[in-house]
Amino acid sequence: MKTHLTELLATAAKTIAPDVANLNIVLERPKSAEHGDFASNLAMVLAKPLKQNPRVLATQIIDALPTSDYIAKTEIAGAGFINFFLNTQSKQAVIKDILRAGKRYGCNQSGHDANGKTQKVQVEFVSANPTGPLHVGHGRGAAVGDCLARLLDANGWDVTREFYYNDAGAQIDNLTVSVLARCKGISTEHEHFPEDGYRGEYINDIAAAFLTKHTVVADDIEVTASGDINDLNSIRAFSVAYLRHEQDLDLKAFQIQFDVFSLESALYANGTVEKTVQALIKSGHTYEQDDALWLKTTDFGDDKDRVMRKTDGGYTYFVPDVAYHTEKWNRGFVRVINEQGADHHSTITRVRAGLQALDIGIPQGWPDYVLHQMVTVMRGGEEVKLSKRAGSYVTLRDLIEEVGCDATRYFLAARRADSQLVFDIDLARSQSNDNPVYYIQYAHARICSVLGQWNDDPAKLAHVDLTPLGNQHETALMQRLSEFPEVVANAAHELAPHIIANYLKELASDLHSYYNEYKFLIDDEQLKMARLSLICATQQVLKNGLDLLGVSAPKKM
RNA sequence: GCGCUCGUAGCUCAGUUGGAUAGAGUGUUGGUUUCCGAAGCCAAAGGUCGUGGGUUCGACUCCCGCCGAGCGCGCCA
Repeated sequence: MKTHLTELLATAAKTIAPDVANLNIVLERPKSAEHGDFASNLAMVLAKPLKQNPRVLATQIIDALPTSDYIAKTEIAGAGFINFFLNTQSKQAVIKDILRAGKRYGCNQSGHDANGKTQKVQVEFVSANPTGPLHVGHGRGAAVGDCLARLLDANGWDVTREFYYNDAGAQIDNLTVSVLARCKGISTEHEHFPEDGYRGEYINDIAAAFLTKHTVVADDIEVTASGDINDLNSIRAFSVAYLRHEQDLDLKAFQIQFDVFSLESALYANGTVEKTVQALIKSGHTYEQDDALWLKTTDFGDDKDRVMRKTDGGYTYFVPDVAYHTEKWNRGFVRVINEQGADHHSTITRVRAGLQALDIGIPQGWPDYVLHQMVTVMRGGEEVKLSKRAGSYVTLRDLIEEVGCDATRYFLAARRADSQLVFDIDLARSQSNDNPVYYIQYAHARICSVLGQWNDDPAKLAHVDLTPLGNQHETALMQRLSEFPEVVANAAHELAPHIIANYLKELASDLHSYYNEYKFLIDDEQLKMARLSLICATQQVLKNGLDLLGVSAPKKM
């Protein structure tokens, strides 16, 4: 419908102003129903180049509009807006569209290339180091990242969900000595406990499991502890595997699945890191100074150059990151989206600089980043500090157990990623009935209940006469339903899952208002079927939207 | 000090490439069920969109200064 109206306006513009090129025709959905179903500011945009009064121009544009079966009337309003009012028949058409498309309603193919083939996109998210269980911040990344993946899938992309483990750095050494200390029975307060060691309770659990020679399985690896506290390699391998297993359980509880787990250690083992370093040296963007190797990231917009190889011979963390992204590119991802905490934002410039220095055809600004701000957790009116090292720790699994998976996912995905989020555990638990996610699910359950009582074949609803629909609530609901495809496209374009959450709240509100105002199971057979058809379509869109958030759509609550 | 993100109702937050009277939820107040689910609906009240300039037909939105919050600024990850 939107493209149809745009074409009409383009035709009119060509008649009125043949000399104005590159005209960007904007159609918006007015906030108020008085202003029609669509509005355009075309006359105001043309006013300047044509040096004419916008309202006069609006009249000329309307006169030049080709006739259309979908438009009931057009009006000029305000400073020169052209408002379009659709006839009821074209508004009703959305119901049949939805019932025909089913769970595909709202999807599009913007992820396809010029030849209509799907393109590969990777969403990397969570990517927590295996040094502790996942906490609320990881949960935000998990909720947002998974929704992004679902959105891109709905927009026609071939999506790979990927989790990257930093299992080869100083933090792993730290984990190893922390577990070792616990194996020796050194308490976290004792002066011989590693100064920056991990002090969480879970370190104790790992130590105990190590000493009793447990076996853990995580992803594709299986490790049996040697139980020998002089065997640092065994402690390291066992600790990492143990925590990877714990994180797997966290993700499972959050109902998130990954397609690929990548390991930093593998990039060293298979020579990718070394190959990348050699390629960077060859590129001419490196130099030796103070016994270290530097990358001239200032050539690519950084504010100072960065060390690649330290004086002790080891590489700094962004070197394997560059190697990893080179590998992503070589795997054919024309698009990569990294979802991570905003505290890592300084890596963006360095990784992109490294990729540009390699000069292997990677476009500037690749990969994309979505950064989420900190999550502050409140309990009992006080902030809970999320320090792995201090040991006071709100884990994602605790949160899911208290609040529920659906509500946790909704809460963490329903806000703009780049604004700070306050997660009040007491509020989420004590007032869980006021949680917006239940409001949306309730709308879905209500429809299920009505259709259940109707107790007939829903397939009949796809071909009923819709002409009886037209009251204020029905019109608003139909309009909202017709917006869904635009919302899905926009949310993907903006990489902003919260747009879906907000839309669903409004759709649920429309449904609840309608539900309270009118009855559906009535004697008037024609009207009844039309209304059931409308709420059946609403049920479908609620379900599709909740699916995009990874939230369930229960039939009963 | 420099960089990034942000500042909208008492609180938590939306606000679609600059558009018409800035919206929800929650909280407060008052209504609403012989009727498909009241986890609902309806209404009232609540605002100098941090602040001061600028750009233009028009600014919560774009630009600059200032104030305030978070994060980053390491040969840690």
